[in-house]
Amino acid sequence: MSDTPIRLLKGTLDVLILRTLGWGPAHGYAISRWIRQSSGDDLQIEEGALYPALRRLEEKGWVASRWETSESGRDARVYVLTEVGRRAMRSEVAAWQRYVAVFARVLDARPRGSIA
Amino acid sequence: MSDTPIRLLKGTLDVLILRTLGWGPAHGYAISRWIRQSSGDDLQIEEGALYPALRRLEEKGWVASRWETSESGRDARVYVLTEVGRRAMRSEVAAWQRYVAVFARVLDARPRGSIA
DNA sequence: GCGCATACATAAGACAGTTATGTATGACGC
DNA sequence: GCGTCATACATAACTGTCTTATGTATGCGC
Repeated sequence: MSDTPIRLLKGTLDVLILRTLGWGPAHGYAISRWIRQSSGDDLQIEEGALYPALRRLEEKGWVASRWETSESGRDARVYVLTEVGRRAMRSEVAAWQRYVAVFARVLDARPRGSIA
Repeated sequence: MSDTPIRLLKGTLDVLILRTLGWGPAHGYAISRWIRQSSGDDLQIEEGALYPALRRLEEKGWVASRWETSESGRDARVYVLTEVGRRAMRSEVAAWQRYVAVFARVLDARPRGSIA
């Protein structure tokens, strides 16, 4: 879709991960792939952002992880949303939508007269 | 509108300032007040974020500033959008809207089958 | 065997917020 | 005149989350 990859705004990655894990357990690489694909290749999640983010979410108790070996014999750390995490996902998505709405208010507002 | 003030996402303040200055020259305090009011009191711009941001924008050549004394006798540094700044405003607003759209794609995407 | 996609991890650095603090003046009530 | 509030600017210290760079290792196809 895009020419230059979009840079993530700081603080916006967690909600993407939570939403992704809301569809079911996944390992890091699969989360990254899903975000990239579902964004139409506009968002590329760097590993340096992804893995620390997953750690943070685990420390908060929003996700849990376990090592698993796939049928093909590859090891991967699989993440699952906890119950708390599922609630957090809903509230984080709502918070994002509020943020977008507030921004729209400011960007669409028209002053009567001068600002200053 | 809200109980707890919304925390600004890093990297999102500049476009608010640019959009505000797009309505005409204003000093820092007035910019802050306009953003707060037009957001319905949801966004409170901290001085510690505002003034460094205005410096950055000036260094980029997107705004210019001059000291002025109002009729009431108060000094204030008044900022104006440059021509480059006006183009930047449009492109930054568009970039924000693209970001919102990309996010919506990910948040609304539904997998067929499992992610992993 | 080689290259590529897969899979994880972490260190160093940048950047832009928050928090706290400081200065100073005008307006208003008492 | 004095206290208090809104106005107006500024900066230092801190924090968190991203980018960039680097490293390890394995499965699969050719």
